[in-house]
Amino acid sequence: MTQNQKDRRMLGAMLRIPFQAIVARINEGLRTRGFTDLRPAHFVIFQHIHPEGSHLTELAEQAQITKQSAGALVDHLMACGYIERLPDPNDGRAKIVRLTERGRELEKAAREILSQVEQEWAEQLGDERLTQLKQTLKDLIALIEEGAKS
Amino acid sequence: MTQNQKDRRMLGAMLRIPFQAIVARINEGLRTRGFTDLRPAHFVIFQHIHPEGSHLTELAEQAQITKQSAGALVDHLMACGYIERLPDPNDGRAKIVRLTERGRELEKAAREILSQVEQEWAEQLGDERLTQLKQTLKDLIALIEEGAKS
DNA sequence: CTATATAGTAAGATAAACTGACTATCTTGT
DNA sequence: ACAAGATAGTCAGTTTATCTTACTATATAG
Repeated sequence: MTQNQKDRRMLGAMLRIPFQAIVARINEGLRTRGFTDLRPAHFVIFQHIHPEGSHLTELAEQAQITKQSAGALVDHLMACGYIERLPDPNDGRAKIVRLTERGRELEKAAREILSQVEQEWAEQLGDERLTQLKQTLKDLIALIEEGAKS
Repeated sequence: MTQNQKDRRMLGAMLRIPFQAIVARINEGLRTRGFTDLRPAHFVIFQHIHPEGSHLTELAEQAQITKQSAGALVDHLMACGYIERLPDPNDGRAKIVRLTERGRELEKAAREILSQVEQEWAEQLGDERLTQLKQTLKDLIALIEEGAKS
C-alpha cells in the first residue's frame, strides 16, 4: 500500500532478473538474425576480446574463468567461424585470438539488440532514471572492484 | 575525462557484476558461519519456499527451472537437513517441501549477510541512491514481467 | 645455460541444467 | 459413475559450462 511497503524480493534477485532479461533478449535477437550457434556463455568472450586480438590467458583472466574453460568457448566460436587464432609473432607459446568478419557482424548485432532494449527501458522508465541506474551501477562496480583488490 | 565518457561496459555486464558480488558474499558468509554444504544454485529454492511449505512444481515455476532440476536441488537440501518433505494431506500425488529449523537458521543467516552488504553499499553510495536503485530495479522488473505476459 | 615462470592443451570430474518418458493421483464432462 | 485428460513428481539419459591436476613448449632471469 504505502511506498515503504517492504518488497519480499531480495536485492540479489532484483539484479538477477533484469540481467537475465537482457541475456534472454540478446540470445533471442541473435537467433532471429541468423546467429543460431551461440550460447549465452560465449558472450563473455566477445565482451573481452580486443580489436587487435587477445591471448587466451588474458580472456580467461578478464572473464574470471579458467583458461581451459575459455579455451573450450573459443574452440566452439572458432568452429563456428566467429573468431580465428594466429600464432603470436612475439611469443612462440602464444596464439592471438581475434574476431573474424562474421565475428564483428555478430558483435554489431548484439550491440544493436542491447541498444534496443535500453531504448525500450528508457521509454518506459524515463531517460533520466535509466541514466541514473547506469551511473549507480557503475559506481557500485567501482567500489566492488576496489574491495576486491584489498 | 568528462562525466559523459562512454563506459565500454554494457548494461548486461553492469547488472551481472553486482549480482555476482552479492552471490559471492552470501556464499562466503554462509561458509564462515558453518553452512558449508550449499551451493549458489540452491539459493533460488530458499528464495521461493513458502513458510507453510511449497509444492515442488510451484518452486520450479517460480524459480523458472524444470521440476526435475528443482527436484535435484531439493534432494540435496533434504540430504543436508535444510528442508523436509511431507505428504500433502490434500493431494495424494503431492508432497509439501518446507524448511526445517536448520533451514530457517540458514535463511536468517543469508538475510543478515545480505543486509550487511546493503548497509556497506548504502554507506558508500548513500542511502538515497541505494533506495533509488532498488526502486528503479523494482519498476524495471515490473515492466519485464508485464512484457513476459504478452 | 639452467631454473623457473608462462601460454596453452589434455584428460577427467562435477554441477546444474535440459528433454522425454513414466507412474500415481486428481478433476471434469458426460 | 467413470473414462479422458490434467497434474505432481520421478527416472534415465544428455548437454553445457565449469573445475582440478597434469602436461608440453617456449620464454626469461639469475
